[in-house]
This record gives sequence, C-alpha cells and structure tokens, in this order.
Amino acid sequence: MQDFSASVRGLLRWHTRHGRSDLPWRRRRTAYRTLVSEFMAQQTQVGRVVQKFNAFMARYPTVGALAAGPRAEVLRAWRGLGYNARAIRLHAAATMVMTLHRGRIPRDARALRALPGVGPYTAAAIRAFAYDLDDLPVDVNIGRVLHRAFFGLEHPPKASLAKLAALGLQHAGGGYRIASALMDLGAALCTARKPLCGRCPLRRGCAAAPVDALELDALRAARKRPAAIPFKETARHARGRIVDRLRALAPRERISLLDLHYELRDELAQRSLEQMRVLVDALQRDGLVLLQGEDVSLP
DNA sequence: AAACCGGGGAA
DNA sequence: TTCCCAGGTTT
Repeated sequence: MQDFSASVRGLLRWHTRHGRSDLPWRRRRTAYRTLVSEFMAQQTQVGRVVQKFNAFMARYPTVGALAAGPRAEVLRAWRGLGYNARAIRLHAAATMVMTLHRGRIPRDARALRALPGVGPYTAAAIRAFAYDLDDLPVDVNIGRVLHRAFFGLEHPPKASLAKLAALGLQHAGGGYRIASALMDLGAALCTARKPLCGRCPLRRGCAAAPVDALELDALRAARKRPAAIPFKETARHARGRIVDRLRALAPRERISLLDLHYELRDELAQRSLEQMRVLVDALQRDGLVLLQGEDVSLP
C-alpha cells in the first residue's frame, strides 16, 4: 500500500459508522478501566470480556480497591476468563501502581513495561487508549490488517509486529482513534477467515484485496500444526479444572489432595493422585494455588 | 524461536 | 471438530 494516509480518512469515516463505540471501556475511558480491559482481552475475544468487565469494575472500582483485594478473591472474580495467571499479574500490577506510582497508572512506556503482565502490546494500548498518545498497539487484528495492506496475505508473515507498528504510525497520527479504527476493521471486515474486502475502506491500494477465501484456506492449511492431542487430556485443561474447583471453596476453606482427586476423577483424564500432585505443585509455583501439608486452597 | 499458559463461541 | 481470539513470560 503506497498511500496509506489517504486511506486513513476513509478508515475513520468507516469507524464513525461501524466502530464498536458501545464497549464499556470506551464509553467511559480511564487509565484503570483501560488497564483492566486490556488484561482481560489478552487472547480472549472482546465479546466475552464485556460482561466480565462490568462485574469486575463494580467489585473493584479503582486501582486501589483492586490492590487491596485479597488475591484469592481476584482469582474468583476472574472465573470464566481463562489464563488465570493474568489475574495474578493484574493484581500484582495494581499493587505496584499503588506503591511505585502513587496510584497513578504511568504514561511512560518503560514504566508500563515494568508492570507484570504488561508487554509491548498492552503498554502501547494504555498509551494510545487511555492517554491518546501516538502509539500503536499491534494486536492480532491490527497486525493482520496492516500486513495485508502493505504486504499481502499473512501466511507466511513477511513483516514483524514492530515493523507493522512503524508502518501504521508513519501515516497515522493520533493514538486512540487510529488504533480503535484499525482494530475494529480487523474484527469486523478484515477477519482471519472470510474478509469482506468489498466493504473495506482500505481496499484501494491494499496488497491483499480482494482476498480469495479459498486461497486463504489453502495457505493456512499449509502451515505446520502441532500434533493434536485432545484438549481434555492436556495439563492445561486439568489445571483449569483444579483452580475452578478451588474457587468454589469458601474464603480460607481448604480441600485435601485426596478429596480433590476423588471429586475431579472424571476431569483429570485418568491421572493418578501423584500425577495430580505434580500439577498442584506447578500451580503453586505459578501463584495460583496454596498447598499446606496435604490441603489445597486458593492462595 | 518455541513452548507454555484456558476457555468459550463461531464456523 | 477445528479455528480463533485487544498477549505475556519463560526457556
């Protein structure tokens, strides 16, 4: 794409009509709300985050309230979102904001990156969305849009995320609006499977348009994929089931490893008690469970 | 660079 | 069933 800046005008026009302006963290935009929404949305589809977000904000309205909340309760509030380590990191980040930054979520990229769970994407997202700085958070959507526009179909990728961010920013200017617009475009039109190039404001000059869905499928199928073992048999699934059982405990209540193993026998795919203990040990190292003697609880 | 970290919804 | 998703951390 040679003339991205000319297309940006059309992109913004499209965004005014079709953007997701109803998202709760866009309706009322604060740094804290941005922080929480970004943690929740890491590898999780936005539509499923919305309800969880509202409940979470009602319970933890400020970064101070979140920092003050017991970790086990934050883990409970995280139920249904998956990637439980994110809840631990969010809580730790809130604590760090209170102790190191007087309760103010930093604008500085380095300070943001120093928070647990904040990488290049989330730091840029907070800077762009919360502070309207000229930074581009390249998520899977924006990465796909820019890659297609400048390089063509994304399989195999021809540019790094950092390079795509630089290309997008070179012509963009204005953090919040351009990032939201590119993101929404990736979610609504420039989708992974069936792009709707006919409606796309960037189609003129796009290196990929019009995308042939069959060609896209063929390219994806050509990718090597790891051997498919049933998800129910993965350690990931078992870990999730263990943490979820512990969520059902009352505060400070514990359950013995023996009872836990018995109750979860159908969810653990024939794992022995000793194999389950290995999983619990790993969960403890990750800060997701607390093992005291033979009794387990949330940390 | 590759592996690991969950779960739900859509195709 | 498989694919996909507002990524980050560890090895």
